Amino acid sequence: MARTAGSHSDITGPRIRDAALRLFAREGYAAVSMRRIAADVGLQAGALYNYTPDKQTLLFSLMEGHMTDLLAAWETEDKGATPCDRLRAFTQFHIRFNLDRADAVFISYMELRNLDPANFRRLEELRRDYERALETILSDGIADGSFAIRDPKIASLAVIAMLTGVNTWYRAGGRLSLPQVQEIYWDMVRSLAGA
Amino acid sequence: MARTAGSHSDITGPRIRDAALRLFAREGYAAVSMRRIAADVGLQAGALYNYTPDKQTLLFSLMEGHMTDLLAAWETEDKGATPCDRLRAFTQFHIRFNLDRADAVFISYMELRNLDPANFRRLEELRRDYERALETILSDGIADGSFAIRDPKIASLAVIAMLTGVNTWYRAGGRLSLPQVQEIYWDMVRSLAGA
DNA sequence: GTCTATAAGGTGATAGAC
DNA sequence: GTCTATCACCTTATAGAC
Repeated sequence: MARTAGSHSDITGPRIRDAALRLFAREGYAAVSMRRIAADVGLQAGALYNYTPDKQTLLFSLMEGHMTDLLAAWETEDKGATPCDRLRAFTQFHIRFNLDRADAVFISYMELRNLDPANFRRLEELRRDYERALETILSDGIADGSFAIRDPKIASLAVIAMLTGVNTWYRAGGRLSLPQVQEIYWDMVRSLAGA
Repeated sequence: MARTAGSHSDITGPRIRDAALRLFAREGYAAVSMRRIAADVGLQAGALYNYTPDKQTLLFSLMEGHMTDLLAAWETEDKGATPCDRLRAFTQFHIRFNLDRADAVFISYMELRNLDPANFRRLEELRRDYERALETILSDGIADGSFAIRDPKIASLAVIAMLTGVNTWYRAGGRLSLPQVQEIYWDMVRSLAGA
């Protein structure tokens, strides 16, 4: 495909981000060079620096973008009337949203150690916001008697770990469809919450 | 501490492995150089090659060693009479064993993508053996009526993901002691299994 | 906005002295 | 068994031509 010099600035940026996301997820931040990302997009390495000040900022912006997307999406979908409805919505939302962005999910907790300290703190903040969203649902359900949970903070971490684990094995076209997986996990989460 | 040339061959090997384990866990396989590992042990880089043929083999042997230790340890501890007893033992074993070897656990699923294809397959095999150990307990419990689980294969993956998640937040001296954490998770696993 | 060329330094692994 | 020295190559990032 022909490329006219200087005419694609608005699509080159996203193409660089897409390539970086895929390569970082597949091989790891430290193992992927700027030359490799550039080659994937059809550029020379130097051209990348028109779009990011450095490699670290590219990584961080991918991770931060994923987490803010996640938080915004859940805020939009959190519409249940009862704690039980909301927990069900959270379970199904988390599975679907994370499967749709497997590369970003993978990076967002595999590459934490490659972040500068300030960037790391920012990402931990966003992660905790998300955990707190679930914890609040669980606490509300304990308060109104719909859940039997001993420690809602630990339970929120346990549920998120369990749900995120789907990404490690689920493949479209496998034994179970996405709705079946969502249903099986909702069964388990409901039991775990004593609902 | 003084080091006499040629007199410590039997302790240098383990020291190299310890340093590599810690550095790989903290900064990632790709980000850690052989020079850095050598410096941590007080050697020059070339000396490492008396103990490993290459960097890849060093990584793999750390990961394989961890998984075979895990399988052997569970085989020794799997002594419960009923599925419910065995599930409780598994829950508490997994939490304790993994917390005791946080670096090895971290590496063993963060660095999978840095393994050669043959090494990757070998490690997946070991991981599946462990998952199957739990799945068998769950299936036995379904068969004798002590558990109410829809899909024992999925449930085994969910439980392992949930339990391994403890490693991401638990710190000795924090709000909860290890026995408290084990008790809280056993509560959740028991509910999830419908026991 | 992209290119080529380059700076300054790090990489895994090996050879041969001791 | 460890050292020093080295090979061949890769790394991030920048400068300046176009």
